[in-house]
Amino acid sequence: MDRKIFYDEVYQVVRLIPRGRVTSYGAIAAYLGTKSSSRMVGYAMNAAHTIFPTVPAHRVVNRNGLLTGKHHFGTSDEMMKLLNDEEIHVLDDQVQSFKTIFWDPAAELDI
DNA sequence: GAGGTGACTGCGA
DNA sequence: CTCGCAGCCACCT
Repeated sequence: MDRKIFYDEVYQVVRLIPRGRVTSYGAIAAYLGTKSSSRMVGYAMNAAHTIFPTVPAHRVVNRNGLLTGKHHFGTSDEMMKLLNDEEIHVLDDQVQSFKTIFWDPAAELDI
């Protein structure tokens, strides 16, 4: 059905995340109207590295700002490294000032 | 075809 | 405060 579109939507939203900002799987799911299926967002990210262009999946964390999917980047350091490169400070897999740099697509894109 | 798994979340105890 | 459980749905075995 529209499964592929859902994936594509997820990738598009993730690519729209401004540098130095992060969002959550649930926020993306809610933005796409499938807030109950936040797991699918994470699953879509699982295939993010197989598509082109690259999706900045490191800007997507769980609702607590925890890097739950860091291991899917190949190495756990990779995600932290990418985040640090964007001046996003991570301590013990926890994004610092997560609440401040949080980027809500539903609000920013105003849909 | 059926069962198990998971990069999540919200709510109840 | 922490811990457990149910709902969600695509993918893999």
